[in-house]
Amino acid sequence: MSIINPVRVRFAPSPTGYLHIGNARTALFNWLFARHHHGTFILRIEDTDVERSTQESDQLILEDMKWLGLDYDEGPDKGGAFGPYRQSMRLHLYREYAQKLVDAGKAYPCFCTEEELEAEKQKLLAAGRMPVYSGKCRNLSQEEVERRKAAGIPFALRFKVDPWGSVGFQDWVRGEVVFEKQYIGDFVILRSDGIAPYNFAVVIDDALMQITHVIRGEDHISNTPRQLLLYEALGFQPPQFAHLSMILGPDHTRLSKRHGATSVAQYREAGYLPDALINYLALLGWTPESGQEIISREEMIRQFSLKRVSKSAAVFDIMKLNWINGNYIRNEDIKKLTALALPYYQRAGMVSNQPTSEELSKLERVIQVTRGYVETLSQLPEHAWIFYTSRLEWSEEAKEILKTDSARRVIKVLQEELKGIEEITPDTSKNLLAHLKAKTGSGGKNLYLPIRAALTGQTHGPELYQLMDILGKEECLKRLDFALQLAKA
RNA sequence: GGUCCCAUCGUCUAGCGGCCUAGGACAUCGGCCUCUCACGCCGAAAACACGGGUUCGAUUCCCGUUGGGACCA
Repeated sequence: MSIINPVRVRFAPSPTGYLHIGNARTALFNWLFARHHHGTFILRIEDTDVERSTQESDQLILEDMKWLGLDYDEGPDKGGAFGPYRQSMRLHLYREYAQKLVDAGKAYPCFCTEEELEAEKQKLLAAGRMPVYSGKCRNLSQEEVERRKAAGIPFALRFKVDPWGSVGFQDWVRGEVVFEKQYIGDFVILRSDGIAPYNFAVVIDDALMQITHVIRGEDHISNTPRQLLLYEALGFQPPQFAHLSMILGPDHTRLSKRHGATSVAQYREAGYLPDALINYLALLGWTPESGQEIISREEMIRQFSLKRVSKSAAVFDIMKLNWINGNYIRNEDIKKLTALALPYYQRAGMVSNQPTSEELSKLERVIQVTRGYVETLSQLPEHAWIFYTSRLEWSEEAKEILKTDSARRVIKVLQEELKGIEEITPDTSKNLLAHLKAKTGSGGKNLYLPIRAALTGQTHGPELYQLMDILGKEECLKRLDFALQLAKA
């Protein structure tokens, strides 16, 4: 198979809730494919299910797409030459094309009631057969049809599928896939309420929007033969298909709410960086030829190929996502990271809602020295309190350390030295610490641990010279003073 | 139940008949670095579901079994 040019692909979510992580991956693969081939990426909202579709969800999806950085070239809030991009605004098109099929003798009205159909289905299911429509209304005479219509009996429109032969297609990730037509049966293309079912609406939309490649979840694979039949009946050129495997939870069932966070919004809340989430999602079912695990968008686009997409379902592994996210946190540009992390500090009350430039520059340094400890942005403030609190929490270990004479001497000498310098900078504090060794006669553990304990009340934490630099001269002296008092008691 | 899809370390995967004593990554365990924690670095343990073929030779191709998943206006 070769790529049709120019490539036009779409992501078509239903606005029935938040953007699911699985859908996000589908969107990502479409986006990568489009960008790799310099094609067009389209967002289409499939909101024909009036019962479950909501405007809020519609909005949420647009926001999530934006946050993920999956920019589309055509879409509901973007416009384009093939709109409208919400199915609810395209209902007339479905009716028009359904009627065309009726006129061509390829579809017919069906008056069967839901109860009748359900009973029929249960009977077949009980007999261990595929629940295929019997075709009861297929051979109704013209007179009978007219009579029933005149009587006001509601009817759906069904597409004729002859039971012989098979429909197959070349799937980009699965290879050849074939379905027997006898198991398909005449299916509905327009319901009695005038709504087009999924299978019909997608075909009309994809055909009219000139979609060249349909990249979607594996759950749609059994819909594909019906759609192919429709393309043929309508005289449209069918697109090529690629069915992505499912994302599973740890128990190997489809990823759902009971497995924990499943929406993009939840991951955003929890402090994952969009780049990290994208990176992880890409690796879930695709491997770059280079084998890189941490890979930039540009590099992903450059290397993306449907041929390297995995056929088998993948278990969502939060541990690996965490590792990737931690990686991005450690390597992200500090200015950008600070902006991204700011809300978490504000919520923790460490930074004001209208931060001053001093606050921001301090925060930047705080993040710089603590980013190595965390895997998500939300964990960041937990490591920052020693820089913001006015009353340290002392661990027993730290108290213990200050009880020795040598420790107290170290603190006193440090105090004297500190008073002698103008202000603390990374350089001065580094120098100061170096000189301390000669001045106190202590070194290593006996030198640094007491200082750490005195300044933070803890035995673990970031590099001392950075610590002192961020705290500043006044705060350091205050804390040393307090530590000495504590040591005496 | 029927149809369709899938099957390599716990997890994500590389592998497209000999390069495989099966490679990488996460997680796990051990060590190094270091005032400490974290980061980082080094190392260890860990898999081709099973049974038949095809072939000089199968993780790789075919069939079956088993297991898992998806779909069933």
